[in-house]
Amino acid sequence: MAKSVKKRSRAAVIPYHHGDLRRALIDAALALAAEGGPSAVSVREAARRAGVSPGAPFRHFDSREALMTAVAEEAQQRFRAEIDAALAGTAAEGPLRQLKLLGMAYLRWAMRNPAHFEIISTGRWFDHDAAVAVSRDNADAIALSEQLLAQAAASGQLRPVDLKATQIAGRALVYGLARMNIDRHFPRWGVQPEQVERIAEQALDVFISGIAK
Amino acid sequence: MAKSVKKRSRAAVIPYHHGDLRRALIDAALALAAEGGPSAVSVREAARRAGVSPGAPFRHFDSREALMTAVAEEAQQRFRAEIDAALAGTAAEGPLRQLKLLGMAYLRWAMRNPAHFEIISTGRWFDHDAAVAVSRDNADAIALSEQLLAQAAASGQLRPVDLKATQIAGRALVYGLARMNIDRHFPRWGVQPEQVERIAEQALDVFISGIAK
DNA sequence: ACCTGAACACCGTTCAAGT
DNA sequence: ACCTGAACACCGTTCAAGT
Repeated sequence: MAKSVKKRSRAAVIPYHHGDLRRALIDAALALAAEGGPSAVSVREAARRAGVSPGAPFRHFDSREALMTAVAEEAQQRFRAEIDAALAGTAAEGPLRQLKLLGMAYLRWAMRNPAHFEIISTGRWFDHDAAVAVSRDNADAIALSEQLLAQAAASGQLRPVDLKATQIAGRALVYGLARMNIDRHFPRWGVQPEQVERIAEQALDVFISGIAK
Repeated sequence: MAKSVKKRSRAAVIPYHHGDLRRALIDAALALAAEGGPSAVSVREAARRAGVSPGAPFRHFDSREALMTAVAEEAQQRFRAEIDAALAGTAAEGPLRQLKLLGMAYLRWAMRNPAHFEIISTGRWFDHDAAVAVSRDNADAIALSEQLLAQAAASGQLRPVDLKATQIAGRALVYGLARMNIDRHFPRWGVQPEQVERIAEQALDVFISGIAK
């Protein structure tokens, strides 16, 4: 056996250099978050799962916050992919229908990935200024909802509403629904886990019908 | 000098028994939360501020979670007092007006006490089952919004909407606005701190106008 | 270049001993 | 009864030393 390798259970060979420790730490952190929420992510436990010593992660991330920032970037990429896929080729269906599809894709991913959604939404968990992709996607989403609302208004599909307040209200609605799920409010409202996505969609319908002419 | 007292700065006399350590710890925890958010609350720092040793709090609270539960009960009491005051004597103004007053009182307190609001809303910060007053107030608030909505429907003030979905949408809207504030979303939406309460009220108006006939 | 392992300053929590 | 102070098992982070 070469000097530079160690034995492990089931004879797996672990070289001194991990190979892609950065990637392994991000994956471990994503798994820890999914299992116990964002606060369950610890640098030491991620290191343990990657099979390295407690100090090793700091060669790749300056701090726990830097690891969380990388996790947020990864989660944001998955979130955006789902939303882009849901909107692809729907331009002809009209702005109000697209707003509903946007809201539904947002809610669907948030409901199925609560811990990852919490990380990218909360801002306390990572350094927002360092997470360029998260900020960019956020700005894109804001611009998109603004355009769709403006299109709906221009084509006479809306009741007379304040567009800015309507845009904020729409975002507050979907973010509130996603947060109620994360913060375990739905049982108190008599909504069972398997009904959450359906009731959220109905709530979105109530809102869109309310602003539509 | 008596044996049972110690000297401190400015000659304050600190007896061996604190007097009301439980109260002092809750106040310290509320202050820590207000300064740095719920995660900034530590048992050791609360003990330090109360002038006692690290182990002393555990005579009054079984765990950090038990301290947070007491903090949540205190915050909930203040929150409820503000809402009750806002609704006192408004029955004659009609259910939709009362819903708006309820929403505005909720938002006003949440916006001005973000960390305390976060503690009572998040559920991860304390033991919900042990916080009887929080659960009771929550159930009361849910029942109240349900009654007001039912009254509005019965007196023909609503467009044909699904009452349950409307109730959830209304709560998601106000909770989402409160959360956007806590999670620092408003700057991204071009809303400055001093505009937050006004835009939140406008968003509430958009929603209520949308469900009203 | 990358990782180990010991160290340090925190934190929650326990417990014998003091008042 | 209530509090101290030392202890233990964690965690984030650093750094000399190893490969």
